[in-house]
Amino acid sequence: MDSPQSKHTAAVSGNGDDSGVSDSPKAQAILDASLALFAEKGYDGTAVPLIAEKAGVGAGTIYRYFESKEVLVNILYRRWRTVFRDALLADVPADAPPREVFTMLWNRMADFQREHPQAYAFLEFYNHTYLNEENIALTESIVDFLAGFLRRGQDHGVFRKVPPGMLIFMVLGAFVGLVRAESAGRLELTAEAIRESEEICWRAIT
Amino acid sequence: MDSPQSKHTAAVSGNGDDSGVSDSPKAQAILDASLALFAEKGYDGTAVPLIAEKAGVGAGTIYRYFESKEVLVNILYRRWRTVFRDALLADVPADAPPREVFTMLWNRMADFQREHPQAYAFLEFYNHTYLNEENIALTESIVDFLAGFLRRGQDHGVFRKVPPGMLIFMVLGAFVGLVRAESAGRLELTAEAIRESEEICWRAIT
Amino acid sequence: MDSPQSKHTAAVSGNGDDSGVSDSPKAQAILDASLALFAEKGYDGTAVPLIAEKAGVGAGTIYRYFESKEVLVNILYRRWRTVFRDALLADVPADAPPREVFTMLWNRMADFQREHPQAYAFLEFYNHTYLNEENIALTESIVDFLAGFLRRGQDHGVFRKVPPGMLIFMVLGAFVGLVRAESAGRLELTAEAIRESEEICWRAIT
Amino acid sequence: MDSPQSKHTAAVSGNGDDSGVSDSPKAQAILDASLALFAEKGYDGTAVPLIAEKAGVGAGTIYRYFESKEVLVNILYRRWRTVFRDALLADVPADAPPREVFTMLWNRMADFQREHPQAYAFLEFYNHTYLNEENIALTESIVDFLAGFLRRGQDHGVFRKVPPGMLIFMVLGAFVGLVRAESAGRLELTAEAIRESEEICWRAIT
DNA sequence: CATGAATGAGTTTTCATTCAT
DNA sequence: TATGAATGAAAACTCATTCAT
Repeated sequence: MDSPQSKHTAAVSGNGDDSGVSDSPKAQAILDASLALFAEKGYDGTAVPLIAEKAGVGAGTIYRYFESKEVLVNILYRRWRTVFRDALLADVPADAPPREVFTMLWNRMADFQREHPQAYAFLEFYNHTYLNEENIALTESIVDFLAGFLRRGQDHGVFRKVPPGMLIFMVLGAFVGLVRAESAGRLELTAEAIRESEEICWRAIT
Repeated sequence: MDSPQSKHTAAVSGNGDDSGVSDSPKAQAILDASLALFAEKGYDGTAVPLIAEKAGVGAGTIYRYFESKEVLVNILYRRWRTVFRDALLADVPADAPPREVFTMLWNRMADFQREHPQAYAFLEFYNHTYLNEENIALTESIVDFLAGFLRRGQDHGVFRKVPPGMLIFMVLGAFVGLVRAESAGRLELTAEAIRESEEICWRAIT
Repeated sequence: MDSPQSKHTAAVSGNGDDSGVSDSPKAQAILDASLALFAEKGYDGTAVPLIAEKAGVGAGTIYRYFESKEVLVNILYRRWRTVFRDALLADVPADAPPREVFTMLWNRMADFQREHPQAYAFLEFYNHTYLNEENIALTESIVDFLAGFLRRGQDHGVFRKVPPGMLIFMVLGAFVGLVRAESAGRLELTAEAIRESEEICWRAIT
Repeated sequence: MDSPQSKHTAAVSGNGDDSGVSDSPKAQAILDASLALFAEKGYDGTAVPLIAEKAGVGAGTIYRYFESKEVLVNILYRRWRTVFRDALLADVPADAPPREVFTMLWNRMADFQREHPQAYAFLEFYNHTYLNEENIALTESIVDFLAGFLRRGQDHGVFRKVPPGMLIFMVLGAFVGLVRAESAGRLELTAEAIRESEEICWRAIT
């Protein structure tokens, strides 16, 4: 229901394969169950047998596919962060007007959240204290890409002359806020809401 | 060092007492240790004996002051959410210009985060799956207050005509983003950065 | 490389067949892998899937040839204890001078250890808590044979008049000690060392 | 029943204390239970909850005193190897006649085995694959001491001119054999048997 | 009051054995 | 016949909670 389809495109440096993770249906069921539970209860709040039960496999089976719970969560994170990165950054037109690019990025983020709400919650609602270096680098690479976009826009006088990280994290944070608002029942993330919030953020950073 | 001093003010409906939690130095040490550990490792990632050690008390002592770990974290949450609420909302002048009020709110939020970074991280970096009804209501009351402020501003044509929850959660989320940006080493939250980000958010919501 | 060739000789009561154990190459590979692993890590320290991997067969295959791990180790023990017995006792000349017989036994033991170091380690370095009655009897039969030899020598005034078991176990134990000394790097078991140690033991028991 | 009394004497370099192992009755009960079970079933054949049950403590209690099963077995080994070393080597008269010294050593070894049969079985009946460097060094230090004794005797023409390690390991191995003979019901280790076997070994090495 | 040693239920992980292919 | 993926029972280990002191 909520598994990455790996529509790899080359916008950002990518590791072409999925580095040793079996794509068997069991492995996939385990990853799916983990995603749902980690999104809901967090990593430390989720017991491995619970994952097994939800995945419909024996507890031991998880360890046939993943060395440990920590390796599992890192693979899950890498998969989804990669999907997120690709969904967000693939084929961003280098020479399009900043306004168009921004709209594209915002809509893609919203699409990702709508299509993969558990993945979005898993990625954004928690402090990932267990991330390995690869995943830290992967996450930073996304910010780096966005920082490049912003810096070029700043050079053209489009974006405010503040540290790009400020704008990036504020915008990403604002979107997390939107999703939380919906969770809190304060908002429905309709197409209209996405459009309005996009305009709000554009106003913010220009 | 980082404990709420309960400078109660009447801006928001408050429960006058602290609901049965002793204010003994031991209880305080336990709450302080919990805050530091929950902020760093999360609720499920923190063992009670570790709290005891950091608090300099016996493990059993924790259970003299708090029925259970879950009760403890709810009390901790309530205390800090209350401090946050009071720090943010106390004596907000009802008739001041929206721009001034917004600046005040932004600066108060920044002050709170600077003075109590652990409390801020505890409150905002995690999904609080264990919150009791009281704490849920307390959290919502803050949003309700802000929603009133926004709605009045909207009525005067100052703020965008979108669901107030959208603006509130986006602004709060943007500030969380700023703090994360600092954690990620992408930003220093200087006075200038606070001023700039405030302006950005003001532009966003108007 | 290290598998018993079943050169059955009739020195000691032998069960003529190999009691239901197939002699297929797979069964042999499993026995060889088991021997290497049990010698190195002990019975309880060796996982069945590891045996399978080392044998180059599937884990399930082991159970086609052996009912259980315990049955496997008993078969392995029987095979090697039998080889040991045959290598030690086959065609011992009944009427040769005790000194010659002793030298022959000592050299045969050394030959066995040199040719099958893993088998020797498996047989002698561990407490075999899992042995079935057949294997216990098999092991005792070797001691019984040696006891007969010693008793005859005692009757001729060649060996010390002490319980034969004392001499047998001391000599066998001394040889185990020699092998351990080599493992510990305190000794090289050269032909000369074998000769010297033989003389030492001969002196001991006469 | 079978716990080291630490009658420290200074014959061999010793670490004066017991390096961080609590001497509480619980820790002692755990060590005693471990000794009995490891002696009977080996390290890998003994489950921690079984140790707990035999010790009359909860399973978790073991981990209050010992970091892990491996640390536990190393501490147990160190304790008993130290007791063995002290029992064997304390105050060995440097200038006594070799024969007297040998008798003393032999009797001390027999005394240790008689007084602490489980400890002797634990120390000598198994391959200790888990030993840390400290314990390896400790074990070697005993052999080194004995090697010095033998080398001096060889210089005086008392002992055979073979590598001292050969004599040491043969004698120690012979004694292990005696104990196994008794286990096998082939022998009773009476005072007379000890005396006779001592003479046998003396004959062997001279 | 305060403790911290003790615990057993629960955690992560392993492994002998099975069974669908 | 051979497999190796799958498993659940049991292993090692952790931790929220209790209770004797």
